[in-house]
Amino acid sequence: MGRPPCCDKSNVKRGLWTAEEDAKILAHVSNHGIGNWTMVPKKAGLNRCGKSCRLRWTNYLRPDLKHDNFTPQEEELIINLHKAIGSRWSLIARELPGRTDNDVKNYWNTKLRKKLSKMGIDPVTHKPFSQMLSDYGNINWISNTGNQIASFNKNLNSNLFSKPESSPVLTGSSSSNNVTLKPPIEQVQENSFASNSCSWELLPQFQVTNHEIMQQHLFNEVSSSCSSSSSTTVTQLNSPRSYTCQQSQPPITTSSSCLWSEFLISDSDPLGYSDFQQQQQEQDSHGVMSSISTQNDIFQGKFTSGNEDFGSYDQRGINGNQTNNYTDASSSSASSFVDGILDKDREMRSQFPELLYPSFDY
DNA sequence: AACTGAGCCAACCGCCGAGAC
DNA sequence: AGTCTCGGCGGTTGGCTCAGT
Repeated sequence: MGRPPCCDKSNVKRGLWTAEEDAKILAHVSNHGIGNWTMVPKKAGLNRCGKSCRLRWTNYLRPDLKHDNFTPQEEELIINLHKAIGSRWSLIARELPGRTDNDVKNYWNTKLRKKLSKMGIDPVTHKPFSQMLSDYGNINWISNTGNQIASFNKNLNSNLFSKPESSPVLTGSSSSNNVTLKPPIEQVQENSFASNSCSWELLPQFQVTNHEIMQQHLFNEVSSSCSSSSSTTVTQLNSPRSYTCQQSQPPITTSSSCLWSEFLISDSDPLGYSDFQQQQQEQDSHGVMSSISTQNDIFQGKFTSGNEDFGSYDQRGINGNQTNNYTDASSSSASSFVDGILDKDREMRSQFPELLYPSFDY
């Protein structure tokens, strides 16, 4: 019946590791490589749980780890990624070579969260506290208007949580490349706000929902449209823990296939602030972005900026180091899944400056 | 010098999906 | 088919350090 237990939990050492124990793990890994952690304590002569050994290795002993302070660039990337994908520390850490999810998580909890709070920005929603209060005021208003909130919820559900075939968010053929994303905000305007002037006051609250739904949509669509969507990463992204607005949706299939997880672990310049800022400036100078069409590109694993197509991806890390073997030789100008999210976020802001909450320089 | 509280971070906890048995 | 472990994940905690009193 099942496997035998990996270790006697009550009889193993716990707590801080000694230099001698570290040396044993290092010696074992150098001789036998990584794998089968349950056997490591026995083979290495350690009175530790295998899981504990694995954690010690991955969080501290790995030779590729950086133990110095986080750079401002890393800091900014963490903030932006947290804003885009929330507390997916392992995903964020993959964009920061030499950093572990534990490092990033600790740095966030001890430094960045406080830093944002001091700047008047809510570290959870990345919105200014002033707007949080404003939203709170609107929510109070909503709670006092039972009929209108019922109507609002009904419209919201029918507009945003319907099946993709009838979804107002995604219009057109869901099985072709002609899928067109309509900004949800626009849909709601058409379907419910247009005939109800009072409903505009619901916008701030809707924007919060909208932001979450857009993230959820992105992950659902990208993961479901990729040929290899069975990875743990995808599962984690769609896990019910992650979002409060979970709705089961049949996957939308597109004609393109991709390994979307490649975007997460690859990035020629994940920071890419020079390029990123340059692109942003170009976007600004070109006026409104083609948000509607490019949203679809995200779903297909393609990111465009103006006429520039980031359809293929380099695989180097933050320092230009090769971080994995997923190399696309056709790569000319690189981007990543995470960068794509950030791009789209900024595009949305530039297209709907008066509707979406403002962006902040951290 | 002794105490206290904050900051920090390594390690643990508990959950989950995948897969072994 | 059911039970269990493994590996991975995010959340939490224990204990160390250090500045302030």
